Amino acid sequence: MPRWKNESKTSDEIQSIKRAAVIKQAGLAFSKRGYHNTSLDDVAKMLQVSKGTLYNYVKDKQEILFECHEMALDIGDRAFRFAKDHPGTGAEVLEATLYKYIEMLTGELGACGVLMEVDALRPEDREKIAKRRNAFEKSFVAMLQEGMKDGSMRAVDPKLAVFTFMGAINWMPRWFDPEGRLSGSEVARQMTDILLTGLVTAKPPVHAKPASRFGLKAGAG
Amino acid sequence: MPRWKNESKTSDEIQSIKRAAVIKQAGLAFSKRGYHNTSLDDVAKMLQVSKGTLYNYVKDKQEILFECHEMALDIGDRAFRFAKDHPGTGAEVLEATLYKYIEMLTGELGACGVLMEVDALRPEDREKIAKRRNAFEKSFVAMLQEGMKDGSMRAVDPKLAVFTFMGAINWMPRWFDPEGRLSGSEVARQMTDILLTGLVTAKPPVHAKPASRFGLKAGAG
Amino acid sequence: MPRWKNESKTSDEIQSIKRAAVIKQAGLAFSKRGYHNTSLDDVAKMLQVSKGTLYNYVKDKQEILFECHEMALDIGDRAFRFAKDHPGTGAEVLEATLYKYIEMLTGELGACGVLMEVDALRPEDREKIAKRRNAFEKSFVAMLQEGMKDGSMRAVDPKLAVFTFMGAINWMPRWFDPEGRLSGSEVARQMTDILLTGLVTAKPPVHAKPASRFGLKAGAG
Amino acid sequence: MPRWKNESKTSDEIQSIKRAAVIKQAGLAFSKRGYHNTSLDDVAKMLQVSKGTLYNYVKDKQEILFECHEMALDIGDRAFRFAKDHPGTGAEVLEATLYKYIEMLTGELGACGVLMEVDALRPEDREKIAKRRNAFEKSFVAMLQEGMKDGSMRAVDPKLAVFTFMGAINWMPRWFDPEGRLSGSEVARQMTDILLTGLVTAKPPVHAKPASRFGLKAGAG
DNA sequence: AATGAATGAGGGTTCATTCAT
DNA sequence: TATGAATGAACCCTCATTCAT
Repeated sequence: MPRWKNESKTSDEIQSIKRAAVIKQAGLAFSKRGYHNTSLDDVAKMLQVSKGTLYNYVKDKQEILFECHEMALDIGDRAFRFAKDHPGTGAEVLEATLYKYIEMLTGELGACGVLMEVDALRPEDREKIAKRRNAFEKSFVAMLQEGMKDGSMRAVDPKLAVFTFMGAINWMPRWFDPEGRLSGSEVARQMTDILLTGLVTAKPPVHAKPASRFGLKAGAG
Repeated sequence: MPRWKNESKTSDEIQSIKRAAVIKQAGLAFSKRGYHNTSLDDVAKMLQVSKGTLYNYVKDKQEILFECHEMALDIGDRAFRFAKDHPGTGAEVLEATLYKYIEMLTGELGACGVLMEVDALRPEDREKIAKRRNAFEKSFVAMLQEGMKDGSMRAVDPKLAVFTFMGAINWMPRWFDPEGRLSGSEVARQMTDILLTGLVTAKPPVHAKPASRFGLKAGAG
Repeated sequence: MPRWKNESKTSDEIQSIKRAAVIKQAGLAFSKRGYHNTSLDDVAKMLQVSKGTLYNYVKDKQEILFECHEMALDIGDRAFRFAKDHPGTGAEVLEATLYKYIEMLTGELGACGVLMEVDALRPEDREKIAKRRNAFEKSFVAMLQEGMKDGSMRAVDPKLAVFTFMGAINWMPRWFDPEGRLSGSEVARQMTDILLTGLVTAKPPVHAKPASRFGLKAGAG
Repeated sequence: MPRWKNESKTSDEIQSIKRAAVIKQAGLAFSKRGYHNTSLDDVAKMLQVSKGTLYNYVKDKQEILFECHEMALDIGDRAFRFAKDHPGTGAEVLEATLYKYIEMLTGELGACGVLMEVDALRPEDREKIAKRRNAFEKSFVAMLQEGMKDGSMRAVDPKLAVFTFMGAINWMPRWFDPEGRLSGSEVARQMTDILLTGLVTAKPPVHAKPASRFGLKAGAG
């Protein structure tokens, strides 16, 4: 007998609860140890279930990976929706989005949500994910551009900036520990701070200190 | 007949050139597609060589991975040495290091140099790499702390900041294209800018400032 | 569906029955054709099972080899225990042991039990096996010496004698046929006879028979 | 440059000298460590020659094995010829043959001469070797029968006896050390003693000694 | 639904063999 | 003839997937 959390639901609900549990647990492991370093046996063991059982809920391992990506992107979408509800300057919106995104990723639902493994996806899935991911990144780019237009952010290569953000975020599962020194919210706050402060005009970051020798000046991006 | 680049060298030199070619090509593939998504057959095909041939130059796939990690860390060391030769405030030194590191990673030698796959290493190798990587990150942390002490940087959680840097950098191989719109140096300059500007105190961010010694021109982003 | 002998047992019992079957079948093949001439595909085919299935029961091919050695040595131990229960002169004890050992090796359990392949063992296993085998041979040597001391055996180089015994026995799997002309017990009886008769005193070995032309003097061992 | 022993010979002679060296060295290694545990690289290294060079002298590894078997059987033939030149009772002739055979096998030429690996031979070679080996064993059997007929040996199953001899002899390469405590001749003498003393009459094998508990009666073979 | 056994494709590795120099 | 690099077949092993119970 497996050790799912039993709750009284219709069988369809149970089905999808279990399916979600599989995907979440797998995603957690995938993000921490990598897709290929995680066997379905590992996942099954974590769920105290036999490997065969997993196949009652998912078609195959690639589907799990696909769903994980979708989940991560769903979280992204939620972050964007959240931002839309809290309008402001481009910088403010971007900040809100990034913060929310990171916070959710560190939260219970999401800790498992970030994946770097794209090549293992089925080609058709890969395309879908790529499309969404591109859209996701484009939305960030648009926010940056908005910020530059409304003067709340200085000019930088927006694509490069987004790649930088994504990299920093994608790396999180490898070091973030929910039980660790910093809570998810704090991580979200500080990472947002680190990533955005340099780009936001409004706050003349610090007193008038001469620019570094490397010509790294705000607005010089 | 394989298609190695032929150059007239002593046989020992040729050996090590070929070995390096194997490692570099493999590393490139590993960083772009992932260690487990790259079979040695793939690598062999890229080198227009049969799979067995690879074994003339490396012991096994894990050794290749190990060497790739070492190469990446060597590059890190070189960045640190470079920084040591160019003293300044904490912020300046950190900036120099980051810039150099990223630039080298995008350069011919290093494009393949960033890897996230640690779990597939042999345990003893994993330990070595972990040790070096920790030292590497600690050096960054130390630079940050130095900067905070000397007032050239504002207070942030230094560990978190370094994780942020590392993530941004580790993600590069997935999007950086040596033939692309931005050269390695430009990427280095802009990423350094994005990552550090927010942390450096005292930039009246902008005015026109003369180019830094690193060819990094203000406003050129 | 595989063709294991089905018997109604608990699943754990079945597991270990199957494991034993794998080891026995493999051991049989190993002793008859050699370890390296027997692929796991061969073994699987004999068991009418696919190769992968074997890995449900054993860790790898080396483990099989190891278990085969252990089995053979276990048989040796049982022979020694048997002998201990039937005391007598050194010669009698040795005779009992050899007889029992050979008989068991030819029996159902043991036919597969004699192996010469030691180099293919994992180093740590090799050491274990070597230790046991040495102890095993030393016990034989001790029996011989006991016999010489109590006068029931004539003096020969005991080590050489034991090597001779071991060689004769180790060669058995190459020619012994359970369905053949001689039963295992008969083989045991006759080999023991051939090997020991010459060493047992009681037969005033030579009388005045002149030493052989080759300097081979009775009793001169 | 290889390190063959150079001697001034015609090129054909040199060829066959080198060929013999290859076979002998390989045979030595094969007997000690086993055919499959010995790579041609190993053999080449022992001869201080590159692997490719071996192929100037032999067609392939299987041919080497074949030649080793032939060599061992040649030695057997020489032992038989030697025996023919020294007539006597069946027991005496057998003793002479065994002694000579063992002695030669331990000698420089022959230490490598005993091989148990038959399955790795090419089928056609295997047949040839099997034929010769059978003839060889039959000659031994004939000697035994001769001895029984002329009363110089007691009755035992002659096939079984020969298998016993062969096993004891085939095992030698695994323990015999030319530099060891016992010389080849001594080993030959003592093994012959151990193996034959019990079979030679002259020693009224039995007296009224009660049969052992195991039904092992002298002369009952 | 859950299980555990069985399967087979995929990939790493070794090594006998070939071949250009 | 000698070499050392290259090759490819063979084999071990893992693991996602299937299936009978």
